[in-house]
Amino acid sequence: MATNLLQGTLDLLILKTLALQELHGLGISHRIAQITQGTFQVKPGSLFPALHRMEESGWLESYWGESENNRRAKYYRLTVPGRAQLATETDEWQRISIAMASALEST
Amino acid sequence: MATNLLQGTLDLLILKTLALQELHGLGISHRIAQITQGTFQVKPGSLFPALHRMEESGWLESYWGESENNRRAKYYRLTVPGRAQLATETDEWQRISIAMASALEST
DNA sequence: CATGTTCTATAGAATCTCTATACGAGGTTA
DNA sequence: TAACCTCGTATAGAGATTCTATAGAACATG
Repeated sequence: MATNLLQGTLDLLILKTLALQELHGLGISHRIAQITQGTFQVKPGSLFPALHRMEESGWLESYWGESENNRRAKYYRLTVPGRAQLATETDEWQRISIAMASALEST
Repeated sequence: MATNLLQGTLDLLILKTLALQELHGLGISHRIAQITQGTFQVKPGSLFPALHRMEESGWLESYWGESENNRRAKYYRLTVPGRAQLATETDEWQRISIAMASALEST
């Protein structure tokens, strides 16, 4: 099933997604499924609280617009602190990833 | 600082550590720091609840023994279901790790 | 015996993510 | 216009994990 995220990876995925392109909420969710090849499927109940939290933190900013399907949609964009946060969390992920690989290989 | 884990990785690290060697609580913690090259430093307040939870789940079993320093210490050992769990969680980690790498590389 | 170290343990708070549900707006079809 | 579906946002409530802080017992050492 693998639909569940590791706690802490959601923010990084959202930051990365928005670094590539401004998107509205559900658009972010679709894009995450795409760039992780379906491994992560972010549900609305996880996504929106995360977006609000991250906007609160100043990493994102939002504006109302219109979606491809002519619906009212809130678009999100990375701020400058958001880009810095992306860099920080990417580094941290690399460190963790290397450490885990090293641990799992040990005999 | 990097002392904080991603939620969900602690169980895997404990399982892996005990697959190599039976150890008591603090011994596990030291060994995790070792095999992750200091990246993860598991504090008692995280470790003991995790050990109790995992024993409850049947992945570990424990017995009282004596530590290298002549202290009363509770040793933990992997059960058969524990080994299966280690395999499962290792696979899951690989999948997640690959998906994240793919996401972080996308442009 | 006073102090420090080792080892286990718990309470309480904080943080995330999930399930489930709701609601509004636009489009489609009968 | 009614019924219905889809898109998009939103929140409540639950569940799980980890952290900080604290405690206490046992042993060692000066």
